[in-house]
Amino acid sequence: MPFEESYVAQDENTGALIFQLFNEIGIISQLSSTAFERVLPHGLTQAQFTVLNHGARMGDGWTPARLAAAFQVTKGTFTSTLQKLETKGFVRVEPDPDDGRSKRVFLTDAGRKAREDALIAAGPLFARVPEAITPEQMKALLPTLQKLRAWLDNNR
Amino acid sequence: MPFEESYVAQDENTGALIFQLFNEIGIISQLSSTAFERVLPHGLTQAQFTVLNHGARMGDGWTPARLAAAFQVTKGTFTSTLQKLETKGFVRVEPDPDDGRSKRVFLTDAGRKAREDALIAAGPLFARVPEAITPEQMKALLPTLQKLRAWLDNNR
DNA sequence: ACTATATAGTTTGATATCGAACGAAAAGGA
DNA sequence: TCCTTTTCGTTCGATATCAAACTATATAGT
Repeated sequence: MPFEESYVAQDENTGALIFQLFNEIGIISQLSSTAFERVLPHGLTQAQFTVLNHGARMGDGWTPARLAAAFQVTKGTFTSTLQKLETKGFVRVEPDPDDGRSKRVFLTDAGRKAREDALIAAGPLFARVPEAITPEQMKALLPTLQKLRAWLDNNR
Repeated sequence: MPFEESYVAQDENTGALIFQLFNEIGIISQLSSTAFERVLPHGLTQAQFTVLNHGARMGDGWTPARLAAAFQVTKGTFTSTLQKLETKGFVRVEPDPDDGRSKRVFLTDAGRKAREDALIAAGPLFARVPEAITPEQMKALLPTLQKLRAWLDNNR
């Protein structure tokens, strides 16, 4: 062999592996969000639920801009999501007293209740997931997925 | 502790784990397909590329119905995707001689070339993925993801 | 203090997708 | 053979999302 090939851009095999990996992830994403959305009450979409869930878990009063970034959607998309939630009476959006450009998003009591209803409705679905993979496998998966997510997020 | 709690429907913790898992997967799916679509040539969408790639790897002559099922999209969605590809001259769609309801999808030479162009264009992106996770980690991830995917697919 | 640049949120137009309804063709049952 | 049910592909209306343009406000540089 005339010269070192260690610096070849990529293993033929690795390319296929990457492909397969993102393909599986894409399909799981699609199937799981469809299944989840199907059981959600109050006509909630997954995007809307995510806002309620974030507010309940991380506290409310965040700006739309920060939330849009956290959920990986454009500001325009989030404006729309927020308007839907406001129409349903699940969030309240107030001007930020400290910054004339910003607003602040708060959950209403109805919003908190809607989130709880959603969790209850999703119970039977969630209860069945361990048929597919064990909690141990989930725990094993997470760190690698998080690293991949973080890298994609930093490099977009 | 008054009585055995082993039969509680689900560990409090497991619910959170499931949530986190699908959340990571959803975000990875979104970020990766956005990144991939950005580099695709010929105005190809990811959906369109997937059709070309399937044809090149698995052979062509499949019916739209089977392809739609394989890609997890509705028949209506796939009709649209196919029309885009036909307009670009990347596929040819012919009536099935054996079944009057069906059609058959074939790649054109231009379609095969477009797929190769896409692979070349995606090279630099793919080459960087190992910065995030090693091929070994990818191989470790795949079986579990495949099992999860298969279960979701069978239970929708 | 002025100007230029950056950021927040909205609006608009385009697009990918879905679910449901449809007509045509095939398969199955009586 | 006739009737019913399934399958195939298309169409239609609705929706979630994006990118880009826009206004208003804030920040930074000179």
